[in-house]
Amino acid sequence: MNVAAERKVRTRDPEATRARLLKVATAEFAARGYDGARVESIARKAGVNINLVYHYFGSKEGIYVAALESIYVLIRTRHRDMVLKDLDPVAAMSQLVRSTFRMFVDTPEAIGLLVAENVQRGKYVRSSALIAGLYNALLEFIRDTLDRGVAAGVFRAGADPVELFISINAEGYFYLSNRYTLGFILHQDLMTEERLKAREDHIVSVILGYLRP
Amino acid sequence: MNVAAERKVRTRDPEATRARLLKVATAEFAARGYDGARVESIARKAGVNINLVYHYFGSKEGIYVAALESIYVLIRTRHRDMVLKDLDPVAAMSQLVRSTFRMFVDTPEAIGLLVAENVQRGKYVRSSALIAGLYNALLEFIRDTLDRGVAAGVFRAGADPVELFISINAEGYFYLSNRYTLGFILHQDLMTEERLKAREDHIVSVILGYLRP
DNA sequence: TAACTAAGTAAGTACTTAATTAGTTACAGA
DNA sequence: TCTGTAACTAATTAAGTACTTACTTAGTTA
Repeated sequence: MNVAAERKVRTRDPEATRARLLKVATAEFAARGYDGARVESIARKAGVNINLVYHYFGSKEGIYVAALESIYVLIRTRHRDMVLKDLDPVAAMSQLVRSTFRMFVDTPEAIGLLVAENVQRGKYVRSSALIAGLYNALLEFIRDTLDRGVAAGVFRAGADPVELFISINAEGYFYLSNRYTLGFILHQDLMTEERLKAREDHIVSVILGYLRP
Repeated sequence: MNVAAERKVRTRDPEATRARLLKVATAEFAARGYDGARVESIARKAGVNINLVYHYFGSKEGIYVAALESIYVLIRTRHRDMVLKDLDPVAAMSQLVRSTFRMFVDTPEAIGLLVAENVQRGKYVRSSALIAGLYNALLEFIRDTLDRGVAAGVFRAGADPVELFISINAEGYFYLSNRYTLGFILHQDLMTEERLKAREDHIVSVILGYLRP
């Protein structure tokens, strides 16, 4: 019996086809939103017949929810990769802020899908038990780091961990999600590497500046 | 000659019809995005025939651009109403932060249209010379306030006014634009008046905390 | 190797939606 | 009180668009 890895080149490869559809769909929904996305366009870009979208995912809604879940998992996995527990509170917070910003920069589909899902008023995210619990560990980490920092006398007392979590995300998300209108009214290109570096440093200054005792 | 206010009840009132269409369209585009919005739905909600959309605005694009411009003007007008020049730097900055947040809360169409336009990659905003210059005065005000605060010894030196402008908007915008997904992963309703008040106070703390010398 | 299942395709169907056409009606100005 | 024109409507059109149907082909297994 051959296992998958030992198989010869196959003219059919359901796992690869499904994965390709999901990847293309993620980009399509992120770039155009739910209503702007075209099922036919997803199939064409994945190089398969439109019916395979229905074969693997059931409906436009089905493949959209699959894309949304996969991007949430990807986002959270990137954070879990970091080992911040060992760092001192200031360094840990600083690294969390930087990695949050860089995650948004390096994964543009993340912002696109979050935008799309909020335009849909959270209609689909609500049905995902997986996503519901995804941020509990991160919030716990922020709470712990705040406590350690207060105990060490390097952070102000009374900062709310949930508000802080929102702020850390907000500072980078808004800059990137609104780069077109913002770039236009500010008369500058926000996406050069120098500009992104400056924003990253600014966000660290804001969060750590706020947290000073 | 009668002015509008003195006119008898009219069966036809082009200005009112146009204004009603624009208002309904603003809500529709804000709620559903460009692709999600339906021209027929705009006409129906305004209580007129669909052709009047084309009569007054030429196309779906036409009424969308009109809605976008009108919301930008509305946003900026609200800020201009405030007289902040006379306040001390800390009070002026604090008021700017609060009024920015409250403007987003009180004008939900603003966030909806900004989201929509960024999903469109700024395709339509770029053609508006009106919008291009709309923020210059506000940026100048932030620059002046920062300078006054540094001179008075109440603000840190070196804060960038453009970065600060982005942060002031980001902190409230993200909270509101992502309220559905954020509310879901944080297991709380973000839109109660108490919760909004807490967020407003937090944002003031972050911005003024960051600006401390 | 025949029977069976899953992967895949071509060509639709039913419906939606932006936009147009061909008119009718109210009203301002003469 | 005409009359030209802008305001307004009903009916229609052309181009999508999600989804389905009917079928073929590759790969698996009793």
